[in-house]
Parts: sequence; C-alpha cells; structure tokens
Amino acid sequence: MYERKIERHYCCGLEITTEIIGGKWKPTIINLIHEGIIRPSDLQRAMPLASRRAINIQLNELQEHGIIEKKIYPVLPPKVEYTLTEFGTCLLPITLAMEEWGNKYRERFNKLLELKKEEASQ
Amino acid sequence: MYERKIERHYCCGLEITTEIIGGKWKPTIINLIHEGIIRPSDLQRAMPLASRRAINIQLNELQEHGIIEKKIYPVLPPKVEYTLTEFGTCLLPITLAMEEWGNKYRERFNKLLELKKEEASQ
DNA sequence: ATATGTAGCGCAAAATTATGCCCTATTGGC
DNA sequence: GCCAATAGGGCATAATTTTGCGCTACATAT
Repeated sequence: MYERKIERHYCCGLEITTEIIGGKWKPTIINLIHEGIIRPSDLQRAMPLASRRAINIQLNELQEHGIIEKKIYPVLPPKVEYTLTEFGTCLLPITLAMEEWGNKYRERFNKLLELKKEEASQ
Repeated sequence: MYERKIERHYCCGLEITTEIIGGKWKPTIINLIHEGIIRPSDLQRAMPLASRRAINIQLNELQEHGIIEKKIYPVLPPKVEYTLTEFGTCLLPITLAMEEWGNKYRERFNKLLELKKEEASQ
C-alpha cells in the first residue's frame, strides 16, 4: 500500500467525492456493475484498456469505501460477484451524469482535439 | 507542456468528462466561478491549499476545453476575470452534485477513516 | 527606496497513480 | 501432460499530475 506523504484535507464535499470516485476506472466500474456486469472477469472484458491489476486495485478501494460489496462463492474455479451497496447506489446519479455529459458533447470535444492537432502541426 | 506517451482513448463518455474535470482542483474552480469568485487572486484565496501555479495550470486547461472564458482588462495592475461559458455551465449539475454528495456523506466517510486508523495502530 | 498586490510562465523535483510481469491454486478440456 | 479460465497479490517501474522556487512587470502605498 502506498502511504501518502501529504495528508489529505476533506474540507469541502468535493474532496471526499473525488477521493472515492477519483480513480481512473472507478466511475466506469460503478456504472458497469449497475448494468449487471458484476464478475471480475466480465469487468475485465468490458474494460479491455484497463489492466487486470488496475481493476483489482480499484475494486478493493471501492469496497473499502463501502461503495461495493463482494460475494465470494466457495466453488472451484473461484466465483466472485460485486454489487453496489445502497451507499454506492447514491453515486449513480453522478457517474451516470458524467457518462451522459461526455457522450452529449463528444463531437464538440473531438473538434477541439482536431483543432489542436492542426495547430501543433503548423 | 507534458506530452502523453500513451494516447488516450475517448470511447465512452466518462473518458471525455474526466479528461475535462479530472484535474485536482477543476471541479472546485468551476463551482467557485459559479459562486462569483472570478478573479485569479480571489480563487487563490478561496483555495489556500492549492498553489498559485496549480490553479493557473487548471485555469488554462479549463479555458482550452472551452469551459471558462478569460477577460483581460488592459489596466495596471493587471485585472483578469474568468466566467463559465454556456458549455461550462452544463457541467454544474455534475460538479454541484459532487460537492453535495460529499457533504451529505461526510460523517460516514470520517467514521470509516477513524476505523482505518484504529486498525492501522493495532 | 522598499514592500505589496496584480497576473502568469519555465523548469525541475516530488508526489501520486497506474501498469506489467510473475506467482499461487484448482477444474475441465484436448 | 499442458493450456485456458477462474480470482487475486507482490514488487518494481513507468506514466502522469501537482508542486515549489524563481523570474517578469508595473502601479500604488509606506
């Protein structure tokens, strides 16, 4: 475990929220679990750009923060399922809104990117 | 400017949204500008934990992404004001919800932190 | 003369986050 | 016997983000 050198301050709400959903893949994981993709291997297939390791770490942190719950089935090969807690469910309005907002403004964003590329090439 | 070594993929909306509001101080800046704190020096006073440098960088990025607009008054000493664009205003439901969520669950979060500390000390 | 307030960039270092590789363990299929 | 799939941890490294220090420039106040 990495131990912070600079202590975090949780003065405003935003600092708490970003502590919890700030990880690169966390909002995605929350949304996917909400969609019913609840087994680690399925999550990995749903996020091919994230490494297995990265996903495991994010899952552990989400669990520590009480956002998701882990059910281990005592079978072989191992079977694990994650579900949103009622606390985690409260986050959905935010994570889903983030997903929506990004999709809504994708074109605008892409145009901006192209503009930048042109500038860079000149 | 830092140049990415690994190209970002903007497949899902979340990746676009986090690219834009992912910076440590960006959601805070957006909310503060919305509250009327629009001059760089006032923003710095409102975020004493953020360095001047950090705030400047985040402001530049927000501007590049079309979230805020910069008005430079040709006076001395210099005067600058930032305002949300109509595009940036669309982000408020998200950033304000994040602030609200964190405040709502602050106690729960703090209890979790204390629990962790106890565990760590044993 | 000197300090303060305004705004902001360059550069290097520090802090943090994310990844890649290798390891364990067991069942079932070929 | 060997490979794939299941789940996940340890460790070192790479990538990225954030900070700190120093610098510019001018006007006003002390």
